[in-house]
Amino acid sequence: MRYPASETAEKHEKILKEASRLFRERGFGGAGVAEIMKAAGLTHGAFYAHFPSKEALEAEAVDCALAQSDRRVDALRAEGSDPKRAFLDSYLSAAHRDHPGSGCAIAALGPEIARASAARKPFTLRVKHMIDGMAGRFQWNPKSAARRNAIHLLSAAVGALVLARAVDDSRFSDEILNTIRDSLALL
Amino acid sequence: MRYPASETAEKHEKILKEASRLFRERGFGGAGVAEIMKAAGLTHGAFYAHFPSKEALEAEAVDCALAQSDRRVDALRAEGSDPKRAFLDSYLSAAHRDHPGSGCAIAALGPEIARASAARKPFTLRVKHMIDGMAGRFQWNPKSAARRNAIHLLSAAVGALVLARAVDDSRFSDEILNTIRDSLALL
DNA sequence: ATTATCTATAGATCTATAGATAATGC
DNA sequence: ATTATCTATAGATCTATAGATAATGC
Repeated sequence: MRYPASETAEKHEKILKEASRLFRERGFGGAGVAEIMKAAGLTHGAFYAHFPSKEALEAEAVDCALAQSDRRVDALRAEGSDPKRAFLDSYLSAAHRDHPGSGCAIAALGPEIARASAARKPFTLRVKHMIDGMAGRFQWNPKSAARRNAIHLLSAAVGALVLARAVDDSRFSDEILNTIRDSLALL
Repeated sequence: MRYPASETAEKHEKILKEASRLFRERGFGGAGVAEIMKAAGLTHGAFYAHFPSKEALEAEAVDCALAQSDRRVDALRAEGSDPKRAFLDSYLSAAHRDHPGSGCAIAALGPEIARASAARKPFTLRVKHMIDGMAGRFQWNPKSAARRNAIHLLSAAVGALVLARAVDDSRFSDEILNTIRDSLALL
């Protein structure tokens, strides 16, 4: 049955949001089309009216998740006096570690994105934009090191989150997060 | 048919090596039991005489890959005058980025290991041992910062490799590797 | 007698499509 | 008339098991 265009757009967004969450929680392979559509309140057959393939959904879901991360980094500037510190406190928190579904797609899906051809292009654009944003908005000393340090900050934060999640020892996991948070605050 | 015990052990090792390579290249879900056994020169039915389940193989394959990484870090000490620099040059090389199958399992499988329960325990032990090894064998200034800096070095190196592989722009990918290599050499 | 191997297949799951249906928009 | 939706299923793939086979090791 044909639905109003506004409802169709809303459903498209809903599918995208649920996919973005489920992919980050379980990986691309761990979340099937049927399960994503069920989470969005639809049957799996309807999926192909919204997306040409699962691979296309993966690419859009990664783009959607990173766009949200990008907006968050932007929002930090308005909040406090030290946006870099605010980013580190949030990114390297136990809450972020324990809730990958609403967190950073780089740390949740990085290696899988390297293998998933369709998601690599939007991923690259978003990561570039995120590094530019960090270099421009965070406080760096000296200023000439802004870009270099932004790349360093993002790499170390991503690596620490990946390690903290994979490790099966909560004290060791906390140590990793706290160490990197304090270390990167000095950049 | 029953084979000599030595041959059985060799085949077990061969399955493990091929699994370790294929998992790092394609992820746990991307490499099936049949394909792994074919790469080892056996039929897939024979798999269950060597391993109780695919999940058990995943755990052993991760352990095997990280044991090799650990041995490599150990070997750096004997080689040159600056083992930390040697590690960075090797870990953050284009060759490592372009050949995940023989490279670091943390960067290739990190997020998937966080979801794969069986692989988390051996992973944790190996990562702890690797950090201890780096803290003890690399040159740190001051020495009191050894452990903190070892965690920092590993996190940033893993994150940079994940980013460099996922990004769809070879110049940007090279920039990430080179930036982190130079930045971490100063730790 | 034991057991690593092979062939064959059960059972589950996953992507994608086919065909029918029904409500909107022209 | 168009199209988003649903039910049903095709076709592929994947893990795991069953049963037969044949060579070692006691």
